[in-house]
Amino acid sequence: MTLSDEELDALATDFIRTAVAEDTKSGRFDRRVRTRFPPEPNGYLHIGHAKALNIDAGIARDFGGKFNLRFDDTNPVKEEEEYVDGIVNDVRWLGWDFGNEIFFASDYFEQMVVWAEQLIEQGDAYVDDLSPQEIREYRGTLVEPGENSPYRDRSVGENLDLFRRMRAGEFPEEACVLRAKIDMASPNLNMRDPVMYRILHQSHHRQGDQWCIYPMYDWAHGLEDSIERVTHSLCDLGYRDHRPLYDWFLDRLGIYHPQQIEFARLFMTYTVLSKRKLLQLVEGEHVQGWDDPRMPTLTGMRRRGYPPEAINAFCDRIGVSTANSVVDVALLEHAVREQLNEHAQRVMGVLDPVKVVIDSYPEDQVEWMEVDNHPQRPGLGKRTVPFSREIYIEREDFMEDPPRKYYRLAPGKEVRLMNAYLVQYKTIVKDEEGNIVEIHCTHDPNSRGGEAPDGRRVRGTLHWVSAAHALDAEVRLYDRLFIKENPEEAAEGETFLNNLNSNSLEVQQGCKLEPSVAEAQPGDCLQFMRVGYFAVDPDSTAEQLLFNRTIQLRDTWAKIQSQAQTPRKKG
RNA sequence: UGGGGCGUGGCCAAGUGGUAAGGCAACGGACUUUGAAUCCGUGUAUCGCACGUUCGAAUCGUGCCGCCCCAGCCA
Repeated sequence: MTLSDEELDALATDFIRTAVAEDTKSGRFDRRVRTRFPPEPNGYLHIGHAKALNIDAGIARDFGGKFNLRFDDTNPVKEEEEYVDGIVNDVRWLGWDFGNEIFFASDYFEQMVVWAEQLIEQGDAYVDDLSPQEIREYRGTLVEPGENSPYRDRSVGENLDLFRRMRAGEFPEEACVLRAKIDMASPNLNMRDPVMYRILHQSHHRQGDQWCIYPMYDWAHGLEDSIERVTHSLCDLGYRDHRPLYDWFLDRLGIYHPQQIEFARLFMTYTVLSKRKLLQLVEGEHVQGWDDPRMPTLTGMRRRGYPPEAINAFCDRIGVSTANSVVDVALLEHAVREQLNEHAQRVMGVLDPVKVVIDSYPEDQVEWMEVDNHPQRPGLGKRTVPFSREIYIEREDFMEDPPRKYYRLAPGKEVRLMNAYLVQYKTIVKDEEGNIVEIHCTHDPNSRGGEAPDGRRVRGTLHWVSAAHALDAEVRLYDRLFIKENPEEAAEGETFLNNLNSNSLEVQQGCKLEPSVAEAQPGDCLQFMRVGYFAVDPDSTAEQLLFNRTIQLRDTWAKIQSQAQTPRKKG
């Protein structure tokens, strides 16, 4: 697929795409586009990675190019197979096409050594015997230049011999390293003779014990990109200062040279996105694992019920720039609601049930009401829902002494039971503690389906579930994990862990769901009308239904009420 | 005090010399068998600040201020 210059111009929607379009038009890379996503398999992917993926893979897709999924597995001490599988799974879930070929940096180790020897022969690299501590001291500081290592001027022959012996396993860890010979006085610390290889007597998750020297990121990354003929190597702003080094290695080697371009990482309100902190949440058991629905990990969001389309739509909307910014989590939630509103089937479920007895309704009668699966999308079909004399409604849908503008059930009021009947309040029954046990109503038999026979206006419409047919379920209600917009903002001596929301998980037992819900499969996300979206948990069974609240519906009534309690200040 | 990057309404973000897109949020209203969705409407944005160049600057120049990143044998 070859794009015309006009088509390329149309794709130049942000600074990276503009650069890619220009390079393609100029023929710099033979009008070819190839990107890559290079995670290190040392943790699970999170929403920030979804942004990177959206840029990397999205550009390849839009420019008719190719996209490589490549594991940057150059550090055996931190990496595990478990993470490889998890990451592949997440990338697939988001829907990105990586051609079903998975690349591994470790597959290039042999070629990297050949190139390292080339650099040694050119006098561009040397084996340094300084200890880690000494290397740090020789490096200088931000404002002082570094000093040359006393081993910097070894002969090519000696360097080659030493490097080969490093590889052969003759030295213990930390005995020596291979370094690039650049400039110890460079104002860019990355250029002060960076380490290329360190000795690690560790077995690698894919290479086993074949290696005892492992390449450092700066040395390895450009080579990986070069081998894969990547055209544009996109990474986060943190690597901006590394680009001169990326270019230096490729130039010295005289090999195919991709273009590195950096963009800002994603930050979001009420969430933390650093691997270290996410790991702390898991290991400190502040959440129940990487896939806890409160986690910003892709596996967590999947369990929560967030559709992958929503995550990608979110990434499309936040844009790409080089400014550090904090995106409002409400934007993500908006994308989730938008997707779910369009696609989620509607059902009725009562989270906090209170029984309603319709005195006027025949005792043993059951009517199966025909109901739309999605009122705005008739194409999604219909189902039947049983109605009977005793039903459950939401406890908060009845008030003995309601405030103004409350148009749910209350003394003297008539409401509509969605798709069933109009009912009128009669009386209530309380237990000794004063809790409402039953609400008694009468129905208008001429209102079957919920239509008022005389056209009278009935404002309130409630969801309900027939008591005799109700399915019991446990529903987990999730709220944001942190109470502060910026979780890092902690008092003296405190950390982000002090900003954890102690009410981020509320388990609700004894919820009552309409029987059709039994057919839902793990992962399915349904709208419980008037309440929110709920996803079937992977642990859910026919005996114990388990739902995770994905997200609430917008709740204008709740907003009105909270405003009534705390009036907004007027200036 | 070194180097790199960034500063456009509450939050993102277009715009690259011709007189400030769009989305989210917020706030009104219409409609409504989801107080949802949908629809309509609402913002005097000192374009970080100050000088300067120009007929004209968010866009160019100079100076200043603020924020972020870099001193791993991590990526």
